[in-house]
Amino acid sequence: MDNRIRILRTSLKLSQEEVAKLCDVSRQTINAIENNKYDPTLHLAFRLADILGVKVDELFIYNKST
Amino acid sequence: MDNRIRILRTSLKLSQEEVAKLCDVSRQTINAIENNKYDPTLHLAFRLADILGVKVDELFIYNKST
DNA sequence: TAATAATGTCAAAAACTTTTTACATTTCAA
DNA sequence: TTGAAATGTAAAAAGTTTTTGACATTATTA
Repeated sequence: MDNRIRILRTSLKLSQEEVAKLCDVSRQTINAIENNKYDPTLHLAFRLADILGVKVDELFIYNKST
Repeated sequence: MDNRIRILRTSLKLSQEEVAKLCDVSRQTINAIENNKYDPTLHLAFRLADILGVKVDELFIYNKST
């Protein structure tokens, strides 16, 4: 599962820490998800998409095979 | 987080068990998510949406407040 | 009605996500 | 080039999702 967090986040000039606060999760969580270390819960995915101004389906790129 | 799993699933004439098999999770997991017992992981949300023929953003209704 | 399929639910364990604390490395502006 | 901010990473603990097995209830259909 790929994602477009970094590109959207940086184009909004937000740090991982700022996004973390807006999502009410830790900075490490944002870092891990951005770097594809594990899948977030759906709830967090929605919060992230909301903050980054896109739909969940636009933020995460699902790969049917994995 | 509300969802439209049941209505889509039944309109496809699929049982919870059949959907579970297609998603490669247990029947109890499908039942719990359908009945809003807890949020799925994003990966499962994508598998479900895919099987039910909709986008994640169409399958789950995010409520900014919760 | 009786049998069968489908759904709801529970508890314990397994698996996974997230937090916390801490430190290393990279980036960027002064 | 130095200092500060941002990012990467790790390990243990906490929290949440998912599995498994089991049984009860509700729906469906013969």
